[in-house]
Amino acid sequence: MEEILKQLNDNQKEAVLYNDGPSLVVAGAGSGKTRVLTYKIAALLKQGYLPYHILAITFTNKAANEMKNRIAKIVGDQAARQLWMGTFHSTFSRILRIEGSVLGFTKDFTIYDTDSSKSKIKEIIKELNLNDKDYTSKKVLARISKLKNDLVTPNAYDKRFDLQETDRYQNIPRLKEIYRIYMNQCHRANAMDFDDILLYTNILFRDFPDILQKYQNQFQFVLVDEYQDTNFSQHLIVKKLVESHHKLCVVGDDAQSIYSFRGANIENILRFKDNYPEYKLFKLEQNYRSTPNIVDAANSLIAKNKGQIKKHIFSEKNTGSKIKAYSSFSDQEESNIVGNLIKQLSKDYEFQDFAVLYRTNAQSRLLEEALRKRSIPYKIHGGKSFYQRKVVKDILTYLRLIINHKDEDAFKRAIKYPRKGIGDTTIEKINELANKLNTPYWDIISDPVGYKLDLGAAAIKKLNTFRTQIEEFSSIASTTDAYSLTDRVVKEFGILVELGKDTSPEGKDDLKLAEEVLSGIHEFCESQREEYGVEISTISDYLQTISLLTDQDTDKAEDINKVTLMTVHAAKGLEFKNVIIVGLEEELFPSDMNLDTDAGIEEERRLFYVAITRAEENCIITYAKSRFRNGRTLYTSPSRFLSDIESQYIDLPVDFHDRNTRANDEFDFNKLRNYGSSNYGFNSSNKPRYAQTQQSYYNTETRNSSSYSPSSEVKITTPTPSRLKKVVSSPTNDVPTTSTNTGLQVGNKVKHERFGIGTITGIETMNGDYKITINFENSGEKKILQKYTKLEVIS
DNA sequence: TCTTCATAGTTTTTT
DNA sequence: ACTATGAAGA
Repeated sequence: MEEILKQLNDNQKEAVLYNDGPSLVVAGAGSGKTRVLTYKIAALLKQGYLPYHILAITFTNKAANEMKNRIAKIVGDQAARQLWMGTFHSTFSRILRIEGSVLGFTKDFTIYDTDSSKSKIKEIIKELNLNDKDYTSKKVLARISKLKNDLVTPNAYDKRFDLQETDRYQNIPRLKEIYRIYMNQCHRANAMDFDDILLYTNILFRDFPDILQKYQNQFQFVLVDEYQDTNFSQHLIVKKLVESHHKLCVVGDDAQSIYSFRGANIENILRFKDNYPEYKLFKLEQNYRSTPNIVDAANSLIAKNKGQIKKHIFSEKNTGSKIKAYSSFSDQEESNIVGNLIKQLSKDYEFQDFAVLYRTNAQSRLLEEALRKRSIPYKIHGGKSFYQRKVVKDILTYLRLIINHKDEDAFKRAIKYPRKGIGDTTIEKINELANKLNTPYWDIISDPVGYKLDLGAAAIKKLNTFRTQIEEFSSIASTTDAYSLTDRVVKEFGILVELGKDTSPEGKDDLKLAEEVLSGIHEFCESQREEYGVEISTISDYLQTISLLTDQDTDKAEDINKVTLMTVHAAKGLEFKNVIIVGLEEELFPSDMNLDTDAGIEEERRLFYVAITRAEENCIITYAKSRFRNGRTLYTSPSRFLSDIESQYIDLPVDFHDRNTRANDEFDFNKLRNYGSSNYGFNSSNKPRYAQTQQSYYNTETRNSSSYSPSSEVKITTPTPSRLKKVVSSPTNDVPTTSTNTGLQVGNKVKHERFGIGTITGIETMNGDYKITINFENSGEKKILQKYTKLEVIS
């Protein structure tokens, strides 16, 4: 313990050692927050707290795992493994699986992702014959999400005339009905959406005091990271858990609150003392990450926001260079500038030292292109994750249905693919009856006669076959390991055959993807056995683990030493030596969705603050004067945030203060866009101003937080539906796959896409496949089936 | 019932 | 530019 404390500065030390009551640790960017949390937990363990009496809530699963590993190094694997550590969603879904029966859920309830929720909502809107112009599924889901996060249940909504007024004003007066039907149908399907996990936890704790007490006794100390990004629902869960002892430590930075669109309430941190008057406040103000210039630039920016916790973030490193801003004619030129800058700087840095940050995922396209052209390896993060890909979903759908027959979303998907001769008409009839009787689909098709299901004999027969098949799998699901069960599923339901039919390149990709699912499940089973000694991991175990995984949580070995491309939101908590922030334009950053309120602008400014403070050594900012968006070229002007940074910390482009920097119609920018990277064939005859630009580079809400009475704010934030991602690596770094069984020998050094480099220590045959034992440098020994695994032979 | 072709609307950020 | 929907044909 002594050694640990030596590694901390005085403020950090105090924060670590104070454990007698509630504390708020205001941790500026780069101030060693994770270190404090880690050591604090270690200190608690040394002070006699048992590991399973400590609950630590992190923002991502990845953060939880990293922290667990760090703690394991101090206190040992055994203790670290017993800690309760995870995101709000993973922690409380775990509890809901245990306790949910009192609320009418089984332990195998499904967690609907945003896509499933949206299609459910869409259906309801259709059934109610509402016009889908006003009632877009996105808008409605956003509204329902907000209500849930404010703990306004459908019953509560009935009494909230202020909220109803708001919705009338938004042209969605019948939200009331949609909300009620949606919740009812999810419940009927034994399913919860993301917000339900928190809402039902609150209901559980409110209506079942004995259960609440059980967990109050269990969690003798609670820690919450990124507290500035908690919403009302989360805040209240924590409040109830620590009600009797107030042994609570929250860590956060009000300047980095960037998730209000998800219901996060900055007030939770600003008004911590209202709920915990005896709290102690600790401030971590020394930044160990960035140069003083970057820290001061960020400080001067964030000073333009009102209502913050006072703090003076400082750095004692060497001053460092100024932030550099570059302007460009077009978004395309911007990408090329970024590519050239990285190329140039990469003489002194590794590729992994770079991150390119943008406001919206849509901006990644051109950047990818520019990097690819220059053979710069990159990884892109954000967009559609592995588990959202169609093929993956199709397979997982069957698993969902097998463990949860009531999952109506899975039922519909599974019955549609592969085709079974059961069409929309049949499903519609089942749906109608299910709604009329408020009975799950599965009950109805299990007894079509009893429920008077009006279908022909052929349809009933087909339904029966399908049902029996699923039920056969269900009966063995709890005793069969996930890998062999899924293997049978893809074969017996004809998924493999169906995928095999498509011989186009995309079709082949799909087949590969299906194999990746299998290999992923196999790895899951193996790792469960090795890490936890689990003999058989079931599909239920598997689904529970992946349902709350994001692509942030998975690190691939093949992704080392690449430039990172991601949104600013996704970059939260990360750091890079060189950070390039692109698209600093009005209506993009700040986003046009957030322009109309001061609160919106302030959140965008915090977002920019987060972006800048990711940088350790160099921070570069770019903006374009024209940008292709929504199928049109827009003329844009530089972001107001550029003027928020005091001039001594930033080099703005020479044309920045020109009167009319906004591009105008005198010039055809569409032509320019197509000229490529090198010289644009552009002679500065008619527009010297622009030539100069080129030269500059080429020459070198208030809420009552003590009760269920949420805000009545009018603005609706609309979260994005689904993200689009290609699981892409740049061509230069693609790992070739070895597809044949030949060529592997004991002693070979191989590279595995997830576990990295290892040596083969054994090969045995198994069911016509090869089971290879590999001792991985970083992840230890694993047994891997070759058929489903990409192995690259190194030596 | 299923496939295909054309058209329209669409893009903030994510557990 | 891309996907989701709708109509028409197989």
